[in-house]
Amino acid sequence: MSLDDRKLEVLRAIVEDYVETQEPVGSKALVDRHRLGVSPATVRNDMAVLEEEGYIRQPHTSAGRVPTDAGYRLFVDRLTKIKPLSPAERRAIERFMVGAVDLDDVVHRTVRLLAQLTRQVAVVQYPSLSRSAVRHLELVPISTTRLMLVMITDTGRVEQRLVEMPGPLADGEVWELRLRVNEKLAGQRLADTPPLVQKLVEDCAAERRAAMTCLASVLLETLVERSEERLALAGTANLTRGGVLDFQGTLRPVLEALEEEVILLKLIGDLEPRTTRVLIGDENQIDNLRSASVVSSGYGPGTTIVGGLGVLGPTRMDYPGTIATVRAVARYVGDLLAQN
Amino acid sequence: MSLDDRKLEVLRAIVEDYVETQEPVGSKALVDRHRLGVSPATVRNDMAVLEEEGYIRQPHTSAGRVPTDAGYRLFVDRLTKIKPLSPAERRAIERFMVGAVDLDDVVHRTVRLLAQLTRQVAVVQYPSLSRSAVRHLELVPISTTRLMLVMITDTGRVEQRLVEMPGPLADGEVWELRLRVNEKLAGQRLADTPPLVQKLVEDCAAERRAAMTCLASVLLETLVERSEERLALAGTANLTRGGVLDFQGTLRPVLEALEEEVILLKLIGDLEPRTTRVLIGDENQIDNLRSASVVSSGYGPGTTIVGGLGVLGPTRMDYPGTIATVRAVARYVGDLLAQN
DNA sequence: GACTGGCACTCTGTTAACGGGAGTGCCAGC
DNA sequence: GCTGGCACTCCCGTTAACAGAGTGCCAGTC
Repeated sequence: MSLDDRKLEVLRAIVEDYVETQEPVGSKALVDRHRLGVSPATVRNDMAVLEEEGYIRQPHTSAGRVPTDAGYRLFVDRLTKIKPLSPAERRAIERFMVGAVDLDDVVHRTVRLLAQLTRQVAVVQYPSLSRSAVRHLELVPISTTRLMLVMITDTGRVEQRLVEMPGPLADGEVWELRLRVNEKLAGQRLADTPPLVQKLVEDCAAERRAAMTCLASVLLETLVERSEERLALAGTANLTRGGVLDFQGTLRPVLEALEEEVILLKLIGDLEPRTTRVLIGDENQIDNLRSASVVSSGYGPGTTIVGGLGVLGPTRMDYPGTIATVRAVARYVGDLLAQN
Repeated sequence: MSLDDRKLEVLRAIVEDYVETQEPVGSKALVDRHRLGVSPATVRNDMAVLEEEGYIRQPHTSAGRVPTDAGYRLFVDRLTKIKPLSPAERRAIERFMVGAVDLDDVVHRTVRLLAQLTRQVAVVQYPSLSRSAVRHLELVPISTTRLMLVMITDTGRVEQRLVEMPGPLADGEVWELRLRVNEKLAGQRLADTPPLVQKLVEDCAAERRAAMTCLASVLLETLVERSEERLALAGTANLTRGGVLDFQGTLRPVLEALEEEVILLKLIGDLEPRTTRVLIGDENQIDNLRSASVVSSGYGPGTTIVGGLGVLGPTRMDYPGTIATVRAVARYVGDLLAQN
């Protein structure tokens, strides 16, 4: 049986009321608050159907109805018009972000901004290295056998790494290495570098071969493996709004999940350009986050994506508002990055 | 009236039992669990005195006793023998920290280690810039009017900052600036740099004056103002152990406080060398953290301090164990830093 | 003088009973 | 297809009773 317009309207009303009041909503209250034009009894019939189809459920017999994950899904997919941001919100974004001095600063401001506007937990991924290009590599001698490798990318990220050399290096040698490495790698996308690094070693004069090999292995590690991704997090205190009710009694699993970078990356990673993704409840595939939803979006200059950002909150969240905010912030950050 | 040995023994027993069970402890239970050699009635008399002196209190008439902040204070100051770390813990530290590749890595590992060992929230401050010395400054051209300033310190920190130049720079000029800046500042403690930077501008040839002024102002900002301090945090999920009881009903104020860098810095800042500081309850002066205690310690190579680290938990915490762990980790990290 | 056993008292936390309230499902009628 | 009415269910807050734990005090003992 397909759902007619009124039933959808009833579902929307239930979601909206439940999000607002956090209490199961009954047929009477529904007709009082929304102009549905029918009686409670009729609404009850509709509710029975909606329940049968799995969009809403009753916490217990003779309680009001609560949306299920499927209900929210339907709501988000078919019943939501994107709420334009209020001028106040637009201004808040401007005011918050203006004057950011570097990437770190941008990321931190963004994550706080998101947390504040949505009143949820916010996550921002630093521009992904694999999607960046090398701008410059610097080698700084720390001792006779140690170098600090500093990599600057076109997205503004700066990664450093200590390199232990096989033997002492003369000043000129560091210089030479620095030159060669930059020659070969500067301007290249990080994803394309591994073969180039390989080549670098092969083309190297024999007397510097050992040092270069060493440097190359650290380069590869830095470029592709460890710390590929960095994250910023803010607004965990927002989890406590609305009591602990939202997360089936305890915040613990949620807080635990938030400490795992891998999990967070999974939540806000793999995004498509120019879309905002919504994962509702179970959809996020993470046990600890059964009763959480994630709204995320990729950001980057133009239509490319260099990283993801998003917010996490109870499934019972204001989807239209949150989606609008996340999208707006993602755009704003993208534009900011484009300017550099 | 001064407290005789047995009364102190009673206080110790109360603290230990309460920390373990999280329930008010009564006279009967006390004599059962500890060999005090006297009857419950006698213990009750002692308790009455301890209560009068403000070291313990009753949640309600006819409930057991609970230590007050003052009670914990006395316990920590006079009744605690530092518990040596178990071999298992020593091994855990080794295993956890071995293979750290750079400062970021060290800090992250440390904070997770601390959280795991103490089962509390852990905070680690990056080596403070003001206590570090400049090792090297690098200027990387980003566009004709933009430079990326990268500063590497002797504690391994790398700070970057974008510099907007007043006008286009020739290649040679960047080189020149880089040279001069390093000449003057490399090897200097950051705290001593402001007058040197000033000098740098004054000594500068007229045609480079504008550029140098610009660079200098960013340098000063980077060196002394913004982002002077960085922090890592872990283990917030541990706040939920022991129910929400520990923090008078809600985690919210605690989570809020943990998001404020300034607050955290206050908690683990200003430490004396080679000591472990304990702030109990109110002592931390922060409203949101009334019922939290902080155990912190400075770390650094040798007896110098370059940063602080510590853990935060309910006043009802295992002080001897926590103190021992924090101290051991601080030493370990200090030694690690000394090696570089 | 310090310690102890005994005893009356207080307070908590749990359980059970109860009634009001909210909400439902169903049915007969419009 | 919608509606009003009605019986039923379940929750939640209140109240009462009660067992348990712990106390303070007092009189007695070493």
